[in-house]
Amino acid sequence: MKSAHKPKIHNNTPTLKLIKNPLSLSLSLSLTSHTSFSISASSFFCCGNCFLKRMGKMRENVEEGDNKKKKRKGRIACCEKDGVRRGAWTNEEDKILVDFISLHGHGTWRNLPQLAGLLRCGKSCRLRWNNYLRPDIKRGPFSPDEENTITRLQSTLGNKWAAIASHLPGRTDNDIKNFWNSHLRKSLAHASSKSGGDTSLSQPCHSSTTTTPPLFLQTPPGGSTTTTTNHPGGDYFIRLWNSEIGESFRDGATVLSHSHSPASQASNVGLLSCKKELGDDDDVAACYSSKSYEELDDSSEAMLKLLLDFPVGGDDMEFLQGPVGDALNSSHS
DNA sequence: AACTCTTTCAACCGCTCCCGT
DNA sequence: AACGGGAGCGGTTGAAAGAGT
Repeated sequence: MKSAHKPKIHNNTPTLKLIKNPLSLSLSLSLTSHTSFSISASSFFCCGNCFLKRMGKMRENVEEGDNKKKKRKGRIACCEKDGVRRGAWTNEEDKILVDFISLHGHGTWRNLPQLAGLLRCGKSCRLRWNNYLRPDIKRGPFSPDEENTITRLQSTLGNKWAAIASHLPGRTDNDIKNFWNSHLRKSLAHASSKSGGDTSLSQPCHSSTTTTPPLFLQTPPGGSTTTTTNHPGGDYFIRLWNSEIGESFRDGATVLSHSHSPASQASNVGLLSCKKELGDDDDVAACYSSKSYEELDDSSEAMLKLLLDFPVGGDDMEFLQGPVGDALNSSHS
């Protein structure tokens, strides 16, 4: 029985707010007077390179699909072994785990099930303990303060649930992730359907077949932009990238590439992840300079082609050669 | 009351990171 | 430096319960 509090959102008239400044771009979604969420552009893709890398990864996953499952070799996953229980934990199992850890600590999770006499894999035990049985876990609904903290941290850190959880004592990354996903999905789906669009949020990139008009943006005094969404269906990455939001983001990335102030460094969270991923200064420069992607055909069909043509496993920077690379060089020099 | 739809969240999967050898 | 194994993380799934009709 799940007795957890299930908040309902009534009379929600969601608004999307584009908050632009020279160093960052975020998308704030307001549901009610006290419920709002914001997404930084960097939480989707920190730059053009990462965007395309993500697209390439998605294509890879689509292509491999079932073959990957069939091809699996090597060690059997711990949870797939015979005699290992899966699914919901019983009270007896919980008690065994709690008793064992209180007496001995968890030690090596892999060995714990045998030592404790549980027919579970170590991974399952760790998850059960960390997400549910730990004595310091805080249960119940999220307070407005916690909501604000999550919103703020998510906008700067992206989906780093563990990092966000470290700022919220007693809350687990899983709880925060679930909270965020359920609310955000609801919000975006509602915003999309309200504007006559597709409510699917998990469609693969290549399923988008419509041309994409930009999100309609009005600019009130003060630099913020408030609007309801006005976009048809399709993939959110593509839509965002093609929209004025994406354009603003790309402009923002260009500004960042020429800014060396402490303030700009502090706001470069998303770009840091890019640097980490690429691990090379030149590549980071490429990462910063995404403006050249504006040359791409502004249609989902072009995006589909890009997705299908994107190299996987080879030199990820190949596509920067030619006109794109030229644009990069000129903007970087 | 019975059925369907919606929502939540515990649990699993697959991947990456880190550390020891 | 290369490799293997364990731990941790983020994305996703699906069961269960509530809400709506």
